Amino acid sequence: MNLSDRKLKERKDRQDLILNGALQVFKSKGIEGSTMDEIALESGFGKATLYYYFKSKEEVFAAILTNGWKSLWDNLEPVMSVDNKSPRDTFVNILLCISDNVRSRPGLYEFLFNAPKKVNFESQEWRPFQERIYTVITTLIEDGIKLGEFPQSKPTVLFKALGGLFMGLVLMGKDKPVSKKDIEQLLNDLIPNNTIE
Amino acid sequence: MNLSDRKLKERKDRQDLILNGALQVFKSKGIEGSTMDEIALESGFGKATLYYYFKSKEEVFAAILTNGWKSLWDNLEPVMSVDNKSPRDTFVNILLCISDNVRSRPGLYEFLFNAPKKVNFESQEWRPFQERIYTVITTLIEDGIKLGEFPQSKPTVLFKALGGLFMGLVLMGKDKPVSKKDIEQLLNDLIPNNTIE
DNA sequence: TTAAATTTCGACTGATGATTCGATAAGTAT
DNA sequence: ATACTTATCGAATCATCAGTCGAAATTTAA
Repeated sequence: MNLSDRKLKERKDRQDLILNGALQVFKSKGIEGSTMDEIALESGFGKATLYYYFKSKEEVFAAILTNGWKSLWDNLEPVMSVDNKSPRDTFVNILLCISDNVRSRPGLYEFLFNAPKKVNFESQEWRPFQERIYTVITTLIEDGIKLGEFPQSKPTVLFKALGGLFMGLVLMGKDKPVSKKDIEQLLNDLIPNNTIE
Repeated sequence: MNLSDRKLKERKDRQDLILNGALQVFKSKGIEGSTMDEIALESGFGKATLYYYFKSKEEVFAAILTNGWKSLWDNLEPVMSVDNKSPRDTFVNILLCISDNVRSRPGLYEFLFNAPKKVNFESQEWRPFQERIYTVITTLIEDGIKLGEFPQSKPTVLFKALGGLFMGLVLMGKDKPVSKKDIEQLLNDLIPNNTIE
């Protein structure tokens, strides 16, 4: 007889508790600076129990990233695949969607966006999701440039600059909600509609 | 009788050798992931010798940052204090100057710009230099906005977006030299001169 | 040439922290 | 109730470094 559904769900819930605790500790102490003892304490389990649910510290770390990027992708996917709009409109909607996600899980996304740079771990199962998102956005920018809706710069460079804007948005979002108006304002400032003139 | 000038210079040279080796290792393994043994191997000294020149691993790290930010400041300072120009012109010149620095020490500046986020060390003697640079640039952007040379966004947000541009520049610079023309092109794309229209 | 100062280094120490062990407690089904 | 599976945990291991030691090599100055 296998584990019942309830059992499976409870197990998943406990894993989430551990992951949430780990995120707290990672954020305050940094990844290398965090110990499994602290994570155990923070999440309310014994240290050995962590190893019952996860093979290693690295797996805990990877699980946070994978869950995060996957859920961001799941929410973004439908927005991205609407294609009866101009790249610019899609771009605005993507920013709005990201902003919603960021607000719903305070602290998680700063971690998602920064943590991978800080560490040289082996497992990188989250990369595919991250890359899918980057690819779609890059394509979007390329299309926007072709259609003259974005500046005629190199896409890679423009992507970097817009990356800064993203970050500004993420950090801005921590304090106050970001409305569609705010985002359009920003885009109008930084990416003027230069089809005319 | 004190150490001769030659002796002092040789000592400084050896410190630089160690620092360069350390930078290599830090870049490839990350800061926490690097061991003093590796740094010793890479720089061609015995481990104990590192401790003859530096008190601790942290001091090695701090020395890299302090040297780097200080030398960037020293090069930037004269460019920044020319004030018979428009903020926009000064901004272009700053970017050019940074670009020169980046090209002259490949790899160093990615480290300077990213490493401080990765670590929670005590000593932060490099901060004053870093902050001086940030402050001047922020003021410059504020002035630019007042004079209508930059978009009328919040300075902090604009700073973030321009931060992305900086990074694009840094990474771009790795492949090919960046000319004054390139930079002006980028600025024209992203920060149109909207005094008229 | 020789004593003092400077520089070098491999081997040792001690602390820290990830991972494992072995025992115990719930929970479940018969 | 009783065997079997699942879950929990503190204590013991084991590896990895940062940092120290004490001896030796090299350089300098008399």
